[in-house]
Amino acid sequence: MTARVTLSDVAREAGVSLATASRAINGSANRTVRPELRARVLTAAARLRYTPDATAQAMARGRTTSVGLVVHDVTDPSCAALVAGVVGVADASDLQVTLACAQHEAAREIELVRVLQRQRARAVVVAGPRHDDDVADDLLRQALADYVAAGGAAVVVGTAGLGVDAVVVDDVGGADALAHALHALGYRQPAVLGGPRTHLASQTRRDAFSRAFGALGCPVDPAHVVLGDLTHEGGATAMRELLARRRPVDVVLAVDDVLALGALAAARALGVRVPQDVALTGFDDVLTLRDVVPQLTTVRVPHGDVGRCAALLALDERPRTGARVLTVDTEVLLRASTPDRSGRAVA
Amino acid sequence: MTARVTLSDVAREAGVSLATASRAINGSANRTVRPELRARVLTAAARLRYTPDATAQAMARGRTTSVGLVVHDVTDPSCAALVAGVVGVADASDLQVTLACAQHEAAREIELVRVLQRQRARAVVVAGPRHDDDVADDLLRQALADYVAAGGAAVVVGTAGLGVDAVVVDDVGGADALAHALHALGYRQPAVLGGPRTHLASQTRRDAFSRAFGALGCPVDPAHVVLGDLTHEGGATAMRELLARRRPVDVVLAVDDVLALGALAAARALGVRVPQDVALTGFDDVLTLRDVVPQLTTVRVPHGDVGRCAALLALDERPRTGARVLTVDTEVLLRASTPDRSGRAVA
DNA sequence: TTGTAAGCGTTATCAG
DNA sequence: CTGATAACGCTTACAA
Repeated sequence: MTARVTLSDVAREAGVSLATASRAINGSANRTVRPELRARVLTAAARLRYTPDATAQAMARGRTTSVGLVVHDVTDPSCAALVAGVVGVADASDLQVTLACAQHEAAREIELVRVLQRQRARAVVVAGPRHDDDVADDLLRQALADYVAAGGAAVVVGTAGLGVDAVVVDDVGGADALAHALHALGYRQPAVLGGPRTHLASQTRRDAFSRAFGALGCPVDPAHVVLGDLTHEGGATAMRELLARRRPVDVVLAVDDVLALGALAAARALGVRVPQDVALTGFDDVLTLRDVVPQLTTVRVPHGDVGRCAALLALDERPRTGARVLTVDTEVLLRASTPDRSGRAVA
Repeated sequence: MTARVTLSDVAREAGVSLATASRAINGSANRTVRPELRARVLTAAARLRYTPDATAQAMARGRTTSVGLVVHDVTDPSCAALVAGVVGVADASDLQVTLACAQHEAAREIELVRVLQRQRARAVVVAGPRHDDDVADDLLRQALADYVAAGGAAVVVGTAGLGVDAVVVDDVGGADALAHALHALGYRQPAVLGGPRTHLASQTRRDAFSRAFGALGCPVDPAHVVLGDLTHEGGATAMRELLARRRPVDVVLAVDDVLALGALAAARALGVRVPQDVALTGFDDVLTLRDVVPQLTTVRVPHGDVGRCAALLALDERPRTGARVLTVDTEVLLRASTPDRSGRAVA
């Protein structure tokens, strides 16, 4: 039944030495095996249904063919896109991806890096959303340093400064461009729906919105900024809160699409029309939202590319010169949720 | 730099034998190591920043700690949910998931099973959508048989009959229940939007819809069945095709939510109101669609549970008694896209 | 309780 | 071009 066939078996069957069998089967560096012998080995291998043992190869070669990927929650569409990106470049290089989900627990994330180090993954991509948490960061930095010291390549997505290569999204550029675009459309009274206080991308986007509008002569009233969870319900709650404050707002900028969707639902439930009564924007450009009515103005973040870049960076064998940082660009997508209001705005 | 610390180093540092170090660190079967020594070993390990080498352990123990998962496309929400389910049970058992994406290519799927066999993954879950393709099935069956013969545990999601354990979704039950529910609501003239001809789940759902309605005295006119791609655009195209046929239809059953969404968009674009002019249903209950207006009646498929069941089945060590089949139930969710029409239906 | 030593399946070094 | 044989890092009988 579980008759494990090894390379020795193949060698014996083919009447050659173990070494020759090995060379014939994987055609290593010096692919010097007489064709006739090679054929005999291959035949024997086929006859015996031989399957190379990757763990043994990894041991002998001193390196595995797997790359680790730490995320928080695959069911999040942005995360899924990133995972797909990483898997794509990995299997273009004949590498396997070991996927680990930290479920939004910083400690788990760090532990997973250690687990992947034990697995001797040749590279690790840590791609969960980053938080403003110095102690967790220190721990993660240490774990990554250990991993790199042990010979692995590590890449963090979302923030530089963790001591290893990083891929960051140009959230500032995107938020800034969005603010300018909205201003050009005639919007003058922005409000911001943000995520949790520590959530880095959320912070960045929030701040960039505010700064940009401020620079355009529309300082964002602190009462126009509402934080909440980065969920549908969080967006709804924040929107209700904002509306309850009864401030003069002509556009609501949510720091991500899911939040925006929740906000939309809440507004609708309260009889506030989007975009007639208030315009709305998201961030990320989640594909599954394309049929939302009205279509959501947003900032596209190419999460698939982020994953691909991270993987490429991680797998780049060239001698490393300090921690590299790759920035992925974003793009403003103006849609129906923010119609041109410049006619009206002549005030 | 890459100063690989091995267990021997730890042993030497602690002044004990390799065996003792091993026992102290992993507390194997007979955890018989004097506390004092154990402490010394642990201290040494910590001082040296020792990390066990999982590949070496796998070799020595003869089994890895990884489970393989073959899917087609993680960016598909249903797939992502399933992946999350598998990852969840895997890391509850301290196992790692190796994720492989076959991108809807049957050949790739088979190859990935072989790759996972080389990795010596202790279990493999094949979870891409199944197709009605005998030759591909035979190849897959063979690959799985080889894998199992080599000592692995395999589970296929979506269809039994591939020679290994399976988890199947009760599509028939769901479709049937949906048909009955719609009939009870007064719908009498159903149309069906299907996926590609070979797509198994799509076939199953389509046939079950038709059969159920037929049994209820509303045979489904073949002209009311339109096939297409299982995509948003596919749904739109199929819907346009259906509408062009100008048949008397009071409800359109799409075989999945994405398709339904495309159908909705197409209908709307043509001025056909849902649900006033025609009702619409989906299948799967994709979470990201919760804000679609009108809310979509659908059949919930708990993809996360499917993943969990598959993983549990795959990791179940108990002696196997033939190929087991687990069925996961579905649930009809009636929502706004199929209002009660029984008042009108008195004809 | 601890140590010795034999694997685990490959690769790779180094002679023939 | 081919064949012994020593690693690779760990676990686990088997001894002591």
